[in-house]
Amino acid sequence: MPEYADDELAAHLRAAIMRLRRRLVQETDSELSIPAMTVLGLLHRRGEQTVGQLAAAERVQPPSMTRTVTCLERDGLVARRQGESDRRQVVVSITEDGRTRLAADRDRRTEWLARRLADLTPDERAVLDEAAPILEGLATA
Amino acid sequence: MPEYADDELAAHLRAAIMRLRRRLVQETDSELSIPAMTVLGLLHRRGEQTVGQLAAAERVQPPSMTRTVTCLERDGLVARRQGESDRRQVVVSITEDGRTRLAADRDRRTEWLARRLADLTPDERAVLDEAAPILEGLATA
DNA sequence: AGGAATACTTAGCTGAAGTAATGACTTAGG
DNA sequence: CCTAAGTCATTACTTCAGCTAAGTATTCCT
Repeated sequence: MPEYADDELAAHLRAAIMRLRRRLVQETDSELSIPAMTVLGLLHRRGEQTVGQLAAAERVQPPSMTRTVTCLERDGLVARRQGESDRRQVVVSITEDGRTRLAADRDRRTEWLARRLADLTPDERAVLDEAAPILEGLATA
Repeated sequence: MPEYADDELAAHLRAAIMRLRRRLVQETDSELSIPAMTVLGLLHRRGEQTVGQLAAAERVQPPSMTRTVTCLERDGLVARRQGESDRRQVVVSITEDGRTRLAADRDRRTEWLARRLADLTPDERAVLDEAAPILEGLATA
Protein backbone atom coordinates (compact mmCIF):
# COMPACT_ATOMS: atom_id res chain seq x y z
CA MET A 1 0.00 0.00 0.00
CA PRO A 2 1.87 3.00 -1.26
CA GLU A 3 1.79 6.04 0.94
CA TYR A 4 2.01 8.39 -1.99
CA ALA A 5 0.67 8.54 -5.50
CA ASP A 6 3.44 7.81 -7.94
CA ASP A 7 4.01 11.37 -9.07
CA GLU A 8 4.05 12.59 -5.48
CA LEU A 9 6.80 10.30 -4.25
CA ALA A 10 9.49 12.41 -5.87
CA ALA A 11 8.17 15.61 -4.31
CA HIS A 12 7.88 14.10 -0.85
CA LEU A 13 11.21 12.34 -1.00
CA ARG A 14 12.82 15.59 -2.08
CA ALA A 15 11.31 17.54 0.78
CA ALA A 16 12.30 14.86 3.27
CA ILE A 17 15.90 14.83 2.04
CA MET A 18 16.17 18.60 2.29
CA ARG A 19 14.73 18.81 5.77
CA LEU A 20 16.67 15.87 7.11
CA ARG A 21 19.90 17.22 5.70
CA ARG A 22 19.39 20.55 7.41
CA ARG A 23 18.57 18.76 10.61
CA LEU A 24 21.73 16.69 10.36
CA VAL A 25 23.77 19.83 9.89
CA GLN A 26 22.10 21.53 12.84
CA GLU A 27 22.41 18.64 15.23
CA THR A 28 25.99 17.98 14.37
CA ASP A 29 28.52 19.28 16.83
CA SER A 30 31.97 18.70 15.49
CA GLU A 31 35.09 20.64 14.76
CA LEU A 32 35.28 19.21 11.26
CA SER A 33 33.11 20.59 8.51
CA ILE A 34 30.89 18.10 6.76
CA PRO A 35 32.85 17.98 3.51
CA ALA A 36 36.10 17.66 5.47
CA MET A 37 34.75 14.73 7.41
CA THR A 38 33.48 13.08 4.26
CA VAL A 39 36.84 13.38 2.54
CA LEU A 40 38.63 11.96 5.55
CA GLY A 41 36.28 8.99 5.42
CA LEU A 42 36.95 8.50 1.71
CA LEU A 43 40.71 8.49 2.26
CA HIS A 44 40.30 6.05 5.11
CA ARG A 45 38.29 3.63 3.00
CA ARG A 46 40.06 3.98 -0.33
CA GLY A 47 43.56 4.94 0.63
CA GLU A 48 45.34 7.85 -0.99
CA GLN A 49 43.61 9.67 -3.82
CA THR A 50 44.32 12.56 -6.10
CA VAL A 51 42.40 15.79 -5.71
CA GLY A 52 40.64 14.99 -8.95
CA GLN A 53 39.54 11.58 -7.75
CA LEU A 54 38.23 13.06 -4.53
CA ALA A 55 36.36 15.75 -6.42
CA ALA A 56 34.79 13.16 -8.72
CA ALA A 57 33.84 10.92 -5.81
CA GLU A 58 32.08 13.77 -4.05
CA ARG A 59 30.71 15.19 -7.29
CA VAL A 60 32.23 18.52 -6.52
CA GLN A 61 34.26 20.82 -8.76
CA PRO A 62 38.03 20.65 -8.29
CA PRO A 63 38.34 24.07 -6.61
CA SER A 64 35.91 23.04 -3.88
CA MET A 65 37.98 19.95 -3.18
CA THR A 66 41.19 21.95 -3.17
CA ARG A 67 39.73 24.15 -0.47
CA THR A 68 38.65 21.21 1.66
CA VAL A 69 42.02 19.53 1.30
CA THR A 70 43.85 22.76 2.12
CA CYS A 71 41.83 23.03 5.29
CA LEU A 72 42.53 19.43 6.28
CA GLU A 73 46.23 19.86 5.54
CA ARG A 74 46.41 22.99 7.70
CA ASP A 75 45.07 20.90 10.58
CA GLY A 76 47.56 18.15 9.85
CA LEU A 77 44.86 15.57 9.11
CA VAL A 78 45.95 14.84 5.55
CA ALA A 79 49.20 15.15 3.63
CA ARG A 80 49.67 16.42 0.10
CA ARG A 81 52.43 15.24 -2.18
CA GLN A 82 53.19 15.56 -5.83
CA GLY A 83 52.12 12.66 -8.04
CA GLU A 84 54.98 10.37 -9.04
CA SER A 85 53.97 9.30 -12.53
CA ASP A 86 52.14 12.55 -13.32
CA ARG A 87 53.54 15.51 -11.49
CA ARG A 88 50.56 17.72 -12.20
CA GLN A 89 48.56 15.56 -9.86
CA VAL A 90 48.46 16.05 -6.12
CA VAL A 91 48.09 12.89 -4.10
CA VAL A 92 46.29 13.25 -0.79
CA SER A 93 46.70 10.75 2.03
CA ILE A 94 45.28 10.60 5.53
CA THR A 95 47.73 11.05 8.40
CA GLU A 96 47.77 9.21 11.71
CA ASP A 97 46.24 12.30 13.31
CA GLY A 98 43.60 12.18 10.61
CA ARG A 99 42.66 8.61 11.44
CA THR A 100 42.47 9.42 15.11
CA ARG A 101 40.28 12.43 14.50
CA LEU A 102 38.09 10.51 12.09
CA ALA A 103 37.43 7.80 14.62
CA ALA A 104 36.71 10.34 17.35
CA ASP A 105 34.43 12.43 15.18
CA ARG A 106 32.61 9.73 13.35
CA ASP A 107 30.85 8.68 16.52
CA ARG A 108 29.96 12.17 17.64
CA ARG A 109 28.89 13.12 14.16
CA THR A 110 26.44 10.33 13.65
CA GLU A 111 25.40 10.25 17.25
CA TRP A 112 22.24 12.25 16.83
CA LEU A 113 21.09 10.20 13.85
CA ALA A 114 22.04 6.95 15.55
CA ARG A 115 19.91 7.90 18.56
CA ARG A 116 16.99 8.77 16.32
CA LEU A 117 17.38 5.46 14.51
CA ALA A 118 17.37 3.63 17.81
CA ASP A 119 13.95 5.13 18.52
CA LEU A 120 12.49 3.59 15.37
CA THR A 121 10.80 0.23 15.25
CA PRO A 122 12.86 -2.68 13.87
CA ASP A 123 10.66 -2.62 10.78
CA GLU A 124 11.34 1.03 10.16
CA ARG A 125 15.06 0.52 10.61
CA ALA A 126 14.91 -2.36 8.15
CA VAL A 127 13.27 -0.10 5.59
CA LEU A 128 16.00 2.51 5.96
CA ASP A 129 18.60 -0.20 5.81
CA GLU A 130 17.30 -1.12 2.39
CA ALA A 131 16.72 2.47 1.38
CA ALA A 132 20.24 3.74 2.14
CA PRO A 133 21.99 2.04 -0.79
CA ILE A 134 19.16 3.00 -3.13
CA LEU A 135 19.46 6.65 -2.14
CA GLU A 136 23.20 6.39 -2.53
CA GLY A 137 22.61 5.00 -6.01
CA LEU A 138 20.28 7.88 -6.93
CA ALA A 139 22.94 10.37 -5.87
CA THR A 140 25.62 8.65 -7.88
CA ALA A 141 23.72 7.66 -11.01
CA MET B 1 19.60 -9.34 5.55
CA PRO B 2 20.89 -5.98 6.56
CA GLU B 3 23.29 -4.26 4.23
CA TYR B 4 25.05 -2.48 7.03
CA ALA B 5 26.07 -3.26 10.57
CA ASP B 6 23.79 -1.44 12.98
CA ASP B 7 26.24 1.26 13.96
CA GLU B 8 27.13 1.89 10.34
CA LEU B 9 23.61 2.57 9.11
CA ALA B 10 23.63 6.07 10.55
CA ALA B 11 26.94 6.91 8.87
CA HIS B 12 25.86 5.56 5.49
CA LEU B 13 22.42 7.09 5.64
CA ARG B 14 23.99 10.41 6.51
CA ALA B 15 26.39 10.26 3.59
CA ALA B 16 23.61 9.26 1.20
CA ILE B 17 21.41 12.16 2.32
CA MET B 18 24.22 14.67 1.88
CA ARG B 19 25.16 13.50 -1.58
CA LEU B 20 21.60 13.16 -2.80
CA ARG B 21 20.73 16.60 -1.54
CA ARG B 22 23.64 18.13 -3.42
CA ARG B 23 22.60 16.26 -6.50
CA LEU B 24 19.03 17.48 -6.19
CA VAL B 25 20.25 21.04 -5.93
CA GLN B 26 22.51 20.63 -8.95
CA GLU B 27 19.95 19.00 -11.16
CA THR B 28 17.21 21.42 -10.31
CA ASP B 29 16.42 24.03 -12.87
CA SER B 30 13.83 26.42 -11.60
CA GLU B 31 13.38 30.11 -11.09
CA LEU B 32 12.32 29.64 -7.50
CA SER B 33 14.91 28.91 -4.86
CA ILE B 34 14.40 25.73 -2.90
CA PRO B 35 13.35 27.40 0.34
CA ALA B 36 10.99 29.70 -1.57
CA MET B 37 9.35 26.75 -3.24
CA THR B 38 9.00 24.92 0.06
CA VAL B 39 7.35 27.88 1.73
CA LEU B 40 4.93 28.28 -1.16
CA GLY B 41 4.03 24.63 -0.73
CA LEU B 42 3.45 25.09 2.98
CA LEU B 43 1.16 28.06 2.42
CA HIS B 44 -0.72 26.11 -0.20
CA ARG B 45 -1.29 23.18 2.13
CA ARG B 46 -1.86 25.01 5.41
CA GLY B 47 -3.28 28.34 4.34
CA GLU B 48 -1.94 31.60 5.70
CA GLN B 49 0.75 31.48 8.36
CA THR B 50 2.80 33.91 10.38
CA VAL B 51 6.49 34.28 9.69
CA GLY B 52 7.16 32.55 12.99
CA GLN B 53 4.99 29.57 12.11
CA LEU B 54 6.72 29.21 8.77
CA ALA B 55 10.14 29.42 10.41
CA ALA B 56 9.18 26.76 12.94
CA ALA B 57 7.74 24.50 10.26
CA GLU B 58 10.94 24.68 8.23
CA ARG B 59 13.14 24.62 11.33
CA VAL B 60 14.80 27.78 10.27
CA GLN B 61 15.59 30.90 12.29
CA PRO B 62 13.13 33.77 11.84
CA PRO B 63 15.54 35.99 9.89
CA SER B 64 15.99 33.30 7.27
CA MET B 65 12.24 33.07 6.83
CA THR B 66 11.88 36.84 6.64
CA ARG B 67 14.35 36.80 3.77
CA THR B 68 12.54 34.07 1.91
CA VAL B 69 9.18 35.79 2.38
CA THR B 70 10.62 39.13 1.26
CA CYS B 71 11.82 37.49 -1.91
CA LEU B 72 8.47 35.83 -2.56
CA GLU B 73 6.63 39.07 -1.89
CA ARG B 74 8.85 40.97 -4.32
CA ASP B 75 7.81 38.46 -6.99
CA GLY B 76 4.16 38.85 -6.04
CA LEU B 77 3.78 35.20 -5.04
CA VAL B 78 2.80 35.86 -1.44
CA ALA B 79 1.21 38.77 0.41
CA ARG B 80 2.19 40.13 3.81
CA ARG B 81 -0.24 41.75 6.18
CA GLN B 82 -0.17 42.76 9.80
CA GLY B 83 -1.64 40.32 12.30
CA GLU B 84 -5.07 41.34 13.59
CA SER B 85 -5.02 40.10 17.16
CA ASP B 86 -1.27 40.61 17.61
CA ARG B 87 0.08 43.40 15.49
CA ARG B 88 3.69 42.36 15.93
CA GLN B 89 2.96 39.34 13.81
CA VAL B 90 3.08 39.30 10.04
CA VAL B 91 0.65 36.99 8.34
CA VAL B 92 1.77 35.57 5.02
CA SER B 93 -0.64 34.22 2.43
CA ILE B 94 -0.16 32.77 -1.03
CA THR B 95 -1.45 34.81 -3.95
CA GLU B 96 -3.15 33.53 -7.08
CA ASP B 97 0.11 34.07 -8.94
CA GLY B 98 1.80 32.05 -6.23
CA ARG B 99 -0.52 29.09 -6.75
CA THR B 100 0.02 29.21 -10.47
CA ARG B 101 3.77 29.33 -10.11
CA LEU B 102 3.74 26.57 -7.53
CA ALA B 103 1.88 24.24 -9.84
CA ALA B 104 4.16 25.07 -12.76
CA ASP B 105 7.35 24.68 -10.80
CA ARG B 106 6.52 21.64 -8.77
CA ASP B 107 6.68 19.44 -11.83
CA ARG B 108 9.88 20.88 -13.22
CA ARG B 109 11.50 20.78 -9.82
CA THR B 110 10.95 17.13 -9.15
CA GLU B 111 11.42 16.12 -12.74
CA TRP B 112 14.98 14.88 -12.41
CA LEU B 113 14.19 12.84 -9.33
CA ALA B 114 11.02 11.48 -10.86
CA ARG B 115 12.98 10.29 -13.89
CA ARG B 116 15.55 8.61 -11.65
CA LEU B 117 12.77 6.97 -9.69
CA ALA B 118 11.24 5.66 -12.88
CA ASP B 119 14.53 3.88 -13.60
CA LEU B 120 14.33 1.92 -10.37
CA THR B 121 12.76 -1.50 -10.03
CA PRO B 122 9.25 -1.62 -8.55
CA ASP B 123 10.73 -3.17 -5.41
CA GLU B 124 13.19 -0.33 -4.99
CA ARG B 125 10.46 2.22 -5.49
CA ALA B 126 8.38 0.44 -2.89
CA VAL B 127 11.23 0.70 -0.41
CA LEU B 128 11.59 4.43 -0.98
CA ASP B 129 7.85 4.80 -0.75
CA GLU B 130 8.00 3.40 2.74
CA ALA B 131 11.21 5.22 3.58
CA ALA B 132 10.00 8.72 2.67
CA PRO B 133 7.66 9.20 5.63
CA ILE B 134 10.22 7.69 7.99
CA LEU B 135 12.87 10.12 6.81
CA GLU B 136 10.37 12.93 7.13
CA GLY B 137 9.73 11.79 10.69
CA LEU B 138 13.42 11.79 11.51
CA ALA B 139 13.72 15.35 10.25
CA THR B 140 10.74 16.51 12.27
CA ALA B 141 11.23 14.55 15.48
C1' DA C 1 59.96 21.43 -30.34
C1' DG C 2 55.64 23.65 -29.95
C1' DG C 3 50.72 23.78 -29.33
C1' DA C 4 46.67 21.59 -27.25
C1' DA C 5 45.03 19.33 -23.31
C1' DT C 6 45.02 18.18 -18.37
C1' DA C 7 45.46 18.83 -13.14
C1' DC C 8 45.40 21.62 -9.67
C1' DT C 9 45.21 26.29 -7.61
C1' DT C 10 43.83 31.18 -6.91
C1' DA C 11 40.48 34.76 -6.78
C1' DG C 12 36.13 36.17 -6.38
C1' DC C 13 30.91 35.35 -6.52
C1' DT C 14 26.42 33.48 -4.79
C1' DG C 15 22.85 31.23 -2.07
C1' DA C 16 21.22 29.91 2.15
C1' DA C 17 21.95 29.22 6.52
C1' DG C 18 23.43 31.47 11.16
C1' DT C 19 23.94 35.25 15.32
C1' DA C 20 23.42 39.83 17.40
C1' DA C 21 21.13 43.93 17.88
C1' DT C 22 16.85 46.95 17.07
C1' DG C 23 12.09 48.35 16.83
C1' DA C 24 7.28 47.55 17.60
C1' DC C 25 4.03 45.62 20.30
C1' DT C 26 2.04 42.74 24.18
C1' DT C 27 1.73 40.86 28.82
C1' DA C 28 2.40 40.76 33.67
C1' DG C 29 3.78 42.68 38.36
C1' DG C 30 3.76 46.03 41.74
C1' DC D 1 -2.19 51.97 35.54
C1' DC D 2 2.13 52.10 34.21
C1' DT D 3 6.50 50.22 33.94
C1' DA D 4 9.41 46.12 33.09
C1' DA D 5 10.10 42.18 30.81
C1' DG D 6 9.15 39.28 27.07
C1' DT D 7 7.92 38.23 22.10
C1' DC D 8 7.71 38.85 16.86
C1' DA D 9 9.73 40.42 12.99
C1' DT D 10 13.36 42.80 10.87
C1' DT D 11 18.09 44.65 9.78
C1' DA D 12 22.97 44.10 9.51
C1' DC D 13 26.58 41.23 9.26
C1' DT D 14 29.01 36.57 9.27
C1' DT D 15 29.86 31.82 7.82
C1' DC D 16 29.71 27.79 5.00
C1' DA D 17 29.90 25.35 0.93
C1' DG D 18 29.18 25.31 -3.49
C1' DC D 19 30.21 27.63 -8.20
C1' DT D 20 32.93 29.92 -12.49
C1' DA D 21 36.80 32.07 -14.59
C1' DA D 22 41.40 32.54 -15.10
C1' DG D 23 46.29 31.22 -14.08
C1' DT D 24 50.26 27.91 -13.58
C1' DA D 25 52.62 23.67 -14.15
C1' DT D 26 53.01 19.58 -16.49
C1' DT D 27 52.09 16.12 -20.01
C1' DC D 28 50.69 14.46 -24.56
C1' DC D 29 50.51 14.63 -29.54
C1' DT D 30 52.08 15.73 -34.20
